[in-house]
Amino acid sequence: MGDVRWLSAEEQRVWRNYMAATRMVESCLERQLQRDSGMPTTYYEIMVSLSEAPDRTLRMSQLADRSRFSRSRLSHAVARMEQEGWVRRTECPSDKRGAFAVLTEKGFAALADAAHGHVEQVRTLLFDVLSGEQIEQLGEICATVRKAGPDPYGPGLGV
Amino acid sequence: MGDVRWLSAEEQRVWRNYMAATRMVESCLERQLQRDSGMPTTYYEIMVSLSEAPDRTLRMSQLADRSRFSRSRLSHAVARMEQEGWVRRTECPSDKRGAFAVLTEKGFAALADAAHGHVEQVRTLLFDVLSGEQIEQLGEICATVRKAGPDPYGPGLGV
DNA sequence: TAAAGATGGTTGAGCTTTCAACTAGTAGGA
DNA sequence: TCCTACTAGTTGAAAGCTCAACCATCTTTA
Repeated sequence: MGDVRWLSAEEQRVWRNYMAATRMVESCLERQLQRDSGMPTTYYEIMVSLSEAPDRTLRMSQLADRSRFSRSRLSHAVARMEQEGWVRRTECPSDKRGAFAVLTEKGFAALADAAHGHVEQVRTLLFDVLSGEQIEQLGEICATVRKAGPDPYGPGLGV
Repeated sequence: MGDVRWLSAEEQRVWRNYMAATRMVESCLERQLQRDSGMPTTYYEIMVSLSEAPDRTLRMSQLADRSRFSRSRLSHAVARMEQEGWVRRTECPSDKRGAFAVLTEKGFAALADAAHGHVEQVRTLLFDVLSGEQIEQLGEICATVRKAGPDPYGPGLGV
């Protein structure tokens, strides 16, 4: 642990604003979704992934990769969502270890319903307050950070 | 129903990059800190706030405001940190409902030790991959988003 | 073809977070 | 004074996440 490259005053200012802003956005979204639709953002994102897949169906492992969740986390979440009737599991005929997760009609309806408030919140918190130029800059910055990061940044994320 | 302002394709692209990037940064930091120093980022931030306060001491409510945690969350966290010997609670003489949280020597040492790897990680994930211009842009963007957010988050206390 | 290893997915324990309820102390009147 | 309303902080239960261990199945290889 030799010489540490500490943050400059300016970097520190940026970093604290970054933390405050991203946490604020995240927690507002979480709160809104939980309050208005009774689901955590986790479940929302899982259902978004499923809704975009052919037949609204994905293998558990693919679903884990797309949503960037650990397999364990996904497994727990899907179990819970199954109780709500939003998702259903089916066996995979070609690989008997495998399992499909399928978005039910009820799940799709819950997602469609939740989407309204969620998107509105995203707009209110982010897109409405930034200029077009800033939005473009933010997209570029995030793409860069994302690409530079460790490839599968979580455990159990095969790809 | 029909009057939802959905995201444009371009906005959607930015949003997904934003989510992926911020999640990646957050989860990498969490993992690194937990692995190398045996503490969640939550505790790290609480200790940072305390370390910057006079006498390394703050009222619970002030500490909650600065770290933007709910009182409940802070209360649980401090209880846990007390077990580790990182923090100690003392009574407030002027208001008998109140409580002070004090960062112990052991806590300060743990924080100082953890800081090395943490800062290095922040650099690696964010500052090293962005240009000076981008860093400036990011700071501006985050400050804007932060200020525009709902009250308890907006005007940050921790600078 | 049998053993060894890799993969898909689940499970349970332990920890953190949230939410609502609760205790105890303070402040402002009438 | 007493009554009400408010604030500081804690608590317990329920839920989610992480980690490591685990079973079952598939694949490789000798």
